[in-house]
Amino acid sequence: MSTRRRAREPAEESEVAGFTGPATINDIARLAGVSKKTVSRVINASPLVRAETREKVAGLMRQVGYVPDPQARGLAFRRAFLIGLVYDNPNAQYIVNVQNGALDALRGSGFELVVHPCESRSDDFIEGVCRFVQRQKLHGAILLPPVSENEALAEALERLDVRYVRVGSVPFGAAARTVVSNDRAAAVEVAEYLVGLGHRAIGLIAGPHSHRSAHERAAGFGEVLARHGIELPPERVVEGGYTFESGVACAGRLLALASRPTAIFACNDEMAAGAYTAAYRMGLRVPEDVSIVGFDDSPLAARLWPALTTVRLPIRDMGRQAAALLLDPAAAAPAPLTPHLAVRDSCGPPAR
Amino acid sequence: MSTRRRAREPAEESEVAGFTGPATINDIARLAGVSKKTVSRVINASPLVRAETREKVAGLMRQVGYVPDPQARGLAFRRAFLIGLVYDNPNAQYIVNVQNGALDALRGSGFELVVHPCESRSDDFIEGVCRFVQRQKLHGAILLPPVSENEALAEALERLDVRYVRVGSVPFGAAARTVVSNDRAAAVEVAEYLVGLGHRAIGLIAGPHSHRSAHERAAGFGEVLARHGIELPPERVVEGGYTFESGVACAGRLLALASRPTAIFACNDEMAAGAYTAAYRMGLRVPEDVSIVGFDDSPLAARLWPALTTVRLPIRDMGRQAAALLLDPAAAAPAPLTPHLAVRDSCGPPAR
DNA sequence: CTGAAAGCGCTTACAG
DNA sequence: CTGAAAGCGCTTACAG
Repeated sequence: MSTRRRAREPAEESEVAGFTGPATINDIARLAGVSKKTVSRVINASPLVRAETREKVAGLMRQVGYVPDPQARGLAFRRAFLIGLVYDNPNAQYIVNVQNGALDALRGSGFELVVHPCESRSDDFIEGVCRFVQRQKLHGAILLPPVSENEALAEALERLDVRYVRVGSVPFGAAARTVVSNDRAAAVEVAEYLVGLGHRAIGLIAGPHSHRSAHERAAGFGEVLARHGIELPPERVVEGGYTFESGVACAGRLLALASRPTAIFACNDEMAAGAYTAAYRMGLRVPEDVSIVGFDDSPLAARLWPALTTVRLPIRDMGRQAAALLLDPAAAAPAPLTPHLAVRDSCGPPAR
Repeated sequence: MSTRRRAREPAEESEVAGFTGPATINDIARLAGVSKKTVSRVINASPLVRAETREKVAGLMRQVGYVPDPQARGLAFRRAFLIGLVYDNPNAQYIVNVQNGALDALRGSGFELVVHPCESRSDDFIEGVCRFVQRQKLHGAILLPPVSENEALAEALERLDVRYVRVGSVPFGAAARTVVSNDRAAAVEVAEYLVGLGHRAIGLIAGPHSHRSAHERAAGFGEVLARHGIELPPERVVEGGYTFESGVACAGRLLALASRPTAIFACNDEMAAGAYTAAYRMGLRVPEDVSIVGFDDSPLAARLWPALTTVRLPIRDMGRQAAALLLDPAAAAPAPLTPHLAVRDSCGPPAR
């Protein structure tokens, strides 16, 4: 072994004489005195290699700093070492959290993450996703809501025989291809909390009915109120679009009601922030005049004044689970994750 | 031509008899009655093809829905059709905006975007990035601040002969490899605005000195105050960490000063949000008691109450420029983008 | 348990 | 302007 000091650089350039540039399977084969096929077997952890041979080859690979070329492997395998992240979601923090979670699972696996935003309202978006997946010969795709809720897309991917995992608030299709957060249970927790504080006049800013999560959240919430015999009349339920602006508008309507609610559950943090603005514009204080709860625990939540009580969605965990499922389809479907309430400063007992 | 209806699926499966599955270069060559090399020339827009031949081949490719396999091309080219996005940045919106911008430029080019977060404080992060870039044979990498400011990384990539573009607030190294936003000019605008409102007692929450942007923003700001003969004594300048919490702490110190500033320039929105919280905790109103300006125009800014006046950074444009530069290194270096003030509701004239 | 041949879908280098 | 041969770095299918 050479004793000269090495610069702090990747050890791709072998110190073993005989070749320059990153080592290839041929270099390893020659060095080990075996065929490249045997090296290939070691790379792919085939059991059809004598232990002794395997160790010799593996040792050499380590020593030389050899890593198989993913591109060449992909070409031969007819499948790239790439995972696609397909989404149509305005919430940047959600995207980045999923990315980080997926990357957690991918680390060291040789797979990389390719991002693919799309327009699920556009007419040819399914075709676009299929083209992307097929052209890149993706190993699999992670579908985020609301794209994950699109049955037509799932069917199209099925036909193309590409692996995918759907992330959402309810299991759709095969459980093995789904990562679920139990939004309904979390909404139950929100309702129990508000009722426990003494609220009876409660307003709900629901999400857009095109999103499955909107149904889950509203359903869990309504369930509890009903159980407690608390009315949730139609005028106290308004549908927003998961956006800040819609939150301002919806809360404005709720707070202008003759029987003004003492608490509002906004089905995501964006709309909750809008509710703050609507309240402040009317000269109302949070939480003295109106308690507000959000959903997501986006970074926004902790930065509002007063800090927003909300539901913490384990988004990074979901990203991790999704990627893990793609790497090992044989793995058991993960149990649904239940998000929980993060109590901060936006709720109090009703004034009346 | 067949007249049967086609399902709304990508036209990868050719209707021309003779082969199944996505068409390959060989199929096109056979169909066109030319060699695969000629098809290759058409793919790569080589001038060494007779116009007639080119049109025949190109027409066939279109008709069949042929798209060259990026993996195979990559292997032969010894360079993947992938652009890496390397970052170490907690601001999700920043990342997603850059991603979207880069994707804008990449659309239709056949290149895809691979994300690679890293820990620039970690000891072996340069090695990690080099390994990533080299292993994937990336066509190029986009470096975001603060990673982009790391000279050692730039040198390492240089040695490996990989293309990269550095995104930042000041041009470092070769201009052709840099996408710059003129943060200094924007900070000048902020200062002029506050001075114009009549403020004289002004506080500055600077960014961490490890970030180049922190210097630029503070410098541009200080410059204007000096020009107007307005003092910026040391106690009115505090260094934050670009985080919400540091903003709370720094603003708390500024607002506790005997000669309390009537305006605060927080060098990013996160810290500005922290300044709101610090003010509110002390019972101060924004902007009546203290005006606050941020920087970035993150989604947070418009969601705070009152809506934050801040500097709108053209992040998506920068992502687009960076990717475009990577696709066409011959292109002229883009002119620095100057961000501008987005005036909202967080500033007013000083009370005194 | 191991290997020689052929192939994945494209390009380079060399001829003509 | 066009093509036959060899090769990119790996794997599959087939032998032994």
